[in-house]
Amino acid sequence: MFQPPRRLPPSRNPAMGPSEVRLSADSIPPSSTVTYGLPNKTTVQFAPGAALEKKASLHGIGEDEPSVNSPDENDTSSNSDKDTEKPERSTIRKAYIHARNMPKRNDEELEQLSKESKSVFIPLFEKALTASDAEPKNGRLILPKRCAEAYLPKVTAQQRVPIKVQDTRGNDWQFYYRIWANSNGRMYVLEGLKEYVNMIQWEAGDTVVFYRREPEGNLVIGVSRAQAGESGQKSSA
DNA sequence: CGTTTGCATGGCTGG
DNA sequence: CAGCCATGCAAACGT
Repeated sequence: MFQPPRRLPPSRNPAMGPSEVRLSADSIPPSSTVTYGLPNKTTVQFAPGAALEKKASLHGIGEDEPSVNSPDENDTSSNSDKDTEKPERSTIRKAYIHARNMPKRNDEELEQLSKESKSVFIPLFEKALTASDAEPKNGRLILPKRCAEAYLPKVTAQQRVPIKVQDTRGNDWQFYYRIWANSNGRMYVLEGLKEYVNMIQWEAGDTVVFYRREPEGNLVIGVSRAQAGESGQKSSA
């Protein structure tokens, strides 16, 4: 029922392949390829240290970041009354990523992939996995609000936006991004991770990191195992 | 009956 | 005090 992960060609695919995914969903206007994060391709090599220093501008959502959202997708106004979206879509989007979600891990697999390919991977954000996130049975990942709003496409409460995500091993996955209506706002969820979780076997306390691959603009997911001294919850008995 | 999906509640943190 | 987010649960489905 679910397509198995496909190995990507060892090299690059600069041009959109036949089955290339444009993270755009049916709701996202084909105006342009949806890009995750920065619009201007900063030539940021995968340098954990360097990235850390200039993370502020790297994730510069506070700059002129149009984010991944469509120019001004506001079809949500249909029935979302409590949609407290900020009207500042053409201006500065003050979506500051919480320090906790600032990418700071080093991913060996990603480095490997980075070397083998000609792509550049820009760390976007990370999150320490909770028990719920890690649970393979759930196959869903709760995304920090600001991260989701900053780097993922705009989605309404009724939509399930298919998101093509590549893992650090070169596999392609089809995830789904959606919002859970909540009494006190909403929650951002990435679904369809079951297979991925089964394969990667992450645990609560591990950290999942999202990157943007350039120049393709694809989302890349990686996992950093929890280490001693990490501040995170682990369910290890 | 086992799973899956979506939601509501409560704890906790930040402002 | 407001809001984010972790988790538990019930309805809806599938086998």
